[in-house]
Amino acid sequence: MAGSSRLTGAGDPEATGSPATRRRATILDVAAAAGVSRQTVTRAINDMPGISVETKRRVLDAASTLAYRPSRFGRGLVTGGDSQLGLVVSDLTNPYSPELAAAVVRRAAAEGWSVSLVDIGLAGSADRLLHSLHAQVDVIVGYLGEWALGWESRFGATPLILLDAGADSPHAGINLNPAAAIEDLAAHFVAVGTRRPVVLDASEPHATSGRGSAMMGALERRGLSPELVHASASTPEHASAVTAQVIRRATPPDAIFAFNDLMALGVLSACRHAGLDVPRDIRVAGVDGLTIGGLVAPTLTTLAVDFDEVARHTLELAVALGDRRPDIDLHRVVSHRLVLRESA
Amino acid sequence: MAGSSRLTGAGDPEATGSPATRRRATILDVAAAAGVSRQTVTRAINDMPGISVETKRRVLDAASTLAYRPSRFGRGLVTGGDSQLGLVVSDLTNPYSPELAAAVVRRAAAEGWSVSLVDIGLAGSADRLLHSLHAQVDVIVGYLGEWALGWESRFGATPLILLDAGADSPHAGINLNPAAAIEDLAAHFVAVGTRRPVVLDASEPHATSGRGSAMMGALERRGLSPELVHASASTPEHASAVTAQVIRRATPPDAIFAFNDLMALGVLSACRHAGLDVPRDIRVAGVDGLTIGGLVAPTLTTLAVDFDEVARHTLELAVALGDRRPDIDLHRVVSHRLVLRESA
DNA sequence: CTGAAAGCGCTTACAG
DNA sequence: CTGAAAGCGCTTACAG
Repeated sequence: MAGSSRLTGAGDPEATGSPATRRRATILDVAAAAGVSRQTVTRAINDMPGISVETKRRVLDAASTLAYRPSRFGRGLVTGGDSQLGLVVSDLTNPYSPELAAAVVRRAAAEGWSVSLVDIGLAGSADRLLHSLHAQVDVIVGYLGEWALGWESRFGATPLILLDAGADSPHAGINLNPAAAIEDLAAHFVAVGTRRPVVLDASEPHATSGRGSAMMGALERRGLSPELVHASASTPEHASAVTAQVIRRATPPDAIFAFNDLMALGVLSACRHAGLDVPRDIRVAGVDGLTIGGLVAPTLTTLAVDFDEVARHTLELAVALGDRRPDIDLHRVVSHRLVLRESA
Repeated sequence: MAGSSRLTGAGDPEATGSPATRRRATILDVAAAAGVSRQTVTRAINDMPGISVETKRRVLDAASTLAYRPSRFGRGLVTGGDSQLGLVVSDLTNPYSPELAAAVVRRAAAEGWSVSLVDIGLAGSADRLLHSLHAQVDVIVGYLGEWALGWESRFGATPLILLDAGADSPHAGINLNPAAAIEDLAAHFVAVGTRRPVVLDASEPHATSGRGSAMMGALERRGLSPELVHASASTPEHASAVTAQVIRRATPPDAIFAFNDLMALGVLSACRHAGLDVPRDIRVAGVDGLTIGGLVAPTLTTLAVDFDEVARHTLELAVALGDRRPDIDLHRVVSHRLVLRESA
C-alpha cells in the first residue's frame, strides 16, 4: 500500500482493505464511456425514439459496465416524480395493521402512488421516523396518536390524514363508526336468548372505550344488565386471563363481546381450555373483521371494518391534499358491519 | 367566468369550477414573500444556526402562508437522501407477508432506511409496479418469482435480493432451510408414538414441495410409512377439505404435517368439525411460525422462520449492494426452528 | 440521428 | 447575520 494515493489519514478504517465504496456513476460518466452526449444516454436508458440501434447498444453496454442507475432525485426534479404516501401504523404485529396496509397498498398501486410503511410503535424512535418519513412522502396517513399534536409547527405543511382520531380533529381524517353494527349485534344477542352478557373492554386508563359503552347501552336498552370488565392490557393473553376468571363463576356469562378480534381470540382460547363449547355454552364476538377470524374454529362473529372503503377514502383525500385542493369533505366516516359467523 | 384569464380551451374540464391545482411553492417563492434570499429560507426551514430569531419567524410565517414544502428531489439531489428499500411480497393478505414486512420495517428503521411496500400479486399490474418501484428505491428485496427472470436486461443495475429463490440463483438471496427442523419434528412424531402420519402438501403442479418430500423422507427413515396428499390449492379452505376426506377413513391418520401454518389452521378447523380432539386423536403441525399459531386453540406446533434473522440479512445485503460493495457473501441461509405447542 | 443550452429545487461552501 | 455563486443529476425543448 505504500505510495498508493489516499485521501484519508493512516488511521482511517475506510482507507484499508477491499474495494472501497466507489462514487456512483452518473449520466455523464456513461456518456463519456460511450463517447456520446448525455441526452443520447437519456434516450437509450429511457427507451426513447431518435437514436440508432447501434448507438443505443453502445450506450447500454457502457451503462451496464459502470452499473449506472439514474438518480431518482435528478430524474424526479425534472419529471415531478411519482406520488408517495406514508402509512403510519402503531403496531405491525397486530394483524389489524397489515390488513389495513394491504388495502391501502392495493388502492395506492391502482392510483399510481407508492406507499412507504412505518411502524411508529417502535421503541423510542417515533420522532426520528416521522421526521425522515415527512421528508420522503407527499402525504402522511395513519394512526399517529399523540404524535399528531403540534403537527403544524413540527412538520410544516405536510398533509396529514388521521385514522380514527375523532370527528373533532383539526386534521383531515377517516373515522370508524361501529354504532349501527353494535345495535345489530345487541339485537342478535337478544334474539338468540342471551341473558348474561359481558362486555370485555380494552385497558384504556380509567375509562371505557366508545364501543364498550355503546354496547353496554345497546344491551341495556334491550332490557339486559350487561357486565363491564376490563383487561389489564389489550392483548389476547390478558383477554384470556379475564375470561378464565369470569367463566369460573357460579353463574357465568352466556355471551362475551370483546374489544377487538385479537382479544376475542383470547376469549375463545380460554373457553376451550375451560371445556366450554362456543357458541352452545357461550357466545363470543369481536371487532375489526380480521381475516383470521374466518380461519379459526369456531369462526369468529365480528363487527368488520371495510378496509377497502377506508383505503378508498385515504387515496381520495391524499390526492386532493397532495394537489393542494382541499375543497372536498375532509372528514369521512366508515361504518362497521356485523358479520355473523359460528361463534355467535 | 367571462373575461377571466384562462390558459386552456373552453371545453377543458380543468378550467371549470373550484380553486384549481396551484403550482407548488418553491424556496424562491418563500424568499420573495419574506423579502430574504433563498439560503436564509434554508436556514429557517432546516433549523440551522446563523439566522436572527426575527428573520426566522418572518420566513416561517411566509412558508406557512404559502404552504411551502421542500421538494424531496431538490433536497435529495444535494444531500444524497435517505436509502430506500423496496419490499416485494406476493400476497399481503397471507399473514406470512406482514410478519416478514414487520421485521424488515423494524430493522430498516434501525438502519435509517425507508421501506416501500409492494404487493406483486395484484392483478396484472406486476410489471408496472416493478417499473415504478425500481425508479424509486435503491435496492429491491422480496419474493419476485418469475419476475426475477431477465432482471438485468429490464431493470439494469438495480440490486436485487431474492427471498427463498434457491441457492443456485444468480442474484443475491436469502434462502430458508427447513431440513433440520423437519428432522426434529419427525423425531418428535416418532417419540410420541405416531403411527399413520400424513403429509399435506401444497398444490405445486405435478410436483412435491421440498419440505413435503423432506418430511416424507424423514418419516420413512424412521420406519414409518407416511402418506402424501395434495391440496388442490394452498389455502386453509382446501386444506380443510382434504383433511375432512382423510379423517373420514376407516383408519384415519394420527398426525398431519401441513405445508404451512395457514393450511394447518384449515386442518385444525376440519378436525374440530369432525369432533376430533387435537392433539389427543390427531396431531397437527405447520410451517412458518406465524404469530396467529400461538393465538388459536389449540396452539399450533410449527417450524418457525426467524423473521428477524431474515430481516438482518436483508439489511446487511441491502447496505452492501447499495454501496456497490459486493465483497460479501451474497447467499445467506436461515434455518427453521421447531416450536412445539399444543397441537403436536 | 445527435448534441449544446437551460432549468427543475434545493444545499453547501464562501464572501461579505 | 445575510446573500451571490456553484453545482447536485437528470430531462425537455430546441438547433443542427
